[in-house]
Amino acid sequence: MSRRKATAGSDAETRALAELRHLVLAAQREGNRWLADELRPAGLTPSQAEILSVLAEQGELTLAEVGRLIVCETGSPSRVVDLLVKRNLVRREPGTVDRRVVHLSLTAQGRDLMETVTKAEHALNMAMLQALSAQERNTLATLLRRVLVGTGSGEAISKRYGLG
Amino acid sequence: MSRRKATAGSDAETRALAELRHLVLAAQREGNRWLADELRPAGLTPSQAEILSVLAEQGELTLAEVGRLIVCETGSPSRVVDLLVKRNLVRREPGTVDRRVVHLSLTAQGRDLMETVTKAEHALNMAMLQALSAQERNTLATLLRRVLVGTGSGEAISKRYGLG
DNA sequence: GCAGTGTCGGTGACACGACATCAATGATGA
DNA sequence: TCATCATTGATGTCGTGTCACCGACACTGC
Repeated sequence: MSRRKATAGSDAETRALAELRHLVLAAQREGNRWLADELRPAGLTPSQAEILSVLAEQGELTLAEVGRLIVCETGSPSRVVDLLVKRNLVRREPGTVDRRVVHLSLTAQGRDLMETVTKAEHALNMAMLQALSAQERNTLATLLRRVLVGTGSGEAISKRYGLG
Repeated sequence: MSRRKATAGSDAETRALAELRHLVLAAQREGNRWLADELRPAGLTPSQAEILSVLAEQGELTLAEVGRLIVCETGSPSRVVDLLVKRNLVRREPGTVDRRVVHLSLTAQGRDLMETVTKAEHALNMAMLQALSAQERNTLATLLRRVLVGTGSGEAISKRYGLG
């Protein structure tokens, strides 16, 4: 047929693309639910665990830096951090040299929780390990990376995992 | 090392799995933002468009049926539908034979909007068409389907697209 | 110094997503 | 028939994601 590079597409093609969109959506939702289940006993949500994770990895960060590292949230994650501060898991101290910024770091209590967080992520990892071989996981990652080229989230991920 | 099949995994492996989780998350977020941008002029959100889509595809459905077909939302999407009814895009009539159920269908106004919805989905499709070849898209779909085996979302998708 | 520009963090508004609970109704079986 | 159980849909609550907006502050060039 006279199908060209990036034009409309047949009905079947549209359908396949819609399925693909839904598959991505579904994978995210299922993963999030799984993670939420694992984290619930610790009183944490996936988003909160994300924040704790980057702080555990990178040490002290400003709010904007955290916002750029985590995939979630376009703006700055002020409110999620608020909850963590209230629960004494994260310390927030105003910057002295640049007085706009806020420096975030884990408290001792927050560091203690990291073990639980790691264990929860492990549960999700197991599911993926069982479903896909190492090579398939690599293929999946490569394709998704390709889809995300040129997006902010893509940048965030390659900054966090790339060339690592 | 005495590393076995589906046990803990090395540090590098854990890192790779975390990246994979984030890639899925990022793909979903970026897609959703893209779709939201396209739908905003029409005053629709991606979730709302989802509901309109299934109703356009399948005709009249009950709330529970819609809930099972769409990937989103674990319970029943009462509230999203509420908004659509208020905006006169969806008709909601109580069931007569089973008086618990509620029958949903598109209004003429809702059907008119479908063109816009289709066009918005198209925009997202284009992005995927440009990033991946047909074969790569197929691979991606296959792998994601595998990850979703045994999950509710997986069921929903194969019910909607499977054996089609 | 100073005006214009951009960045940082916070907040209000709105809609979702997930969970728990509830009343109404239907289905089942003693 | 009647008690029990399951399903449907609605609702309250909480946290999140997104956008728009704001004030505070830093930086740049003049």
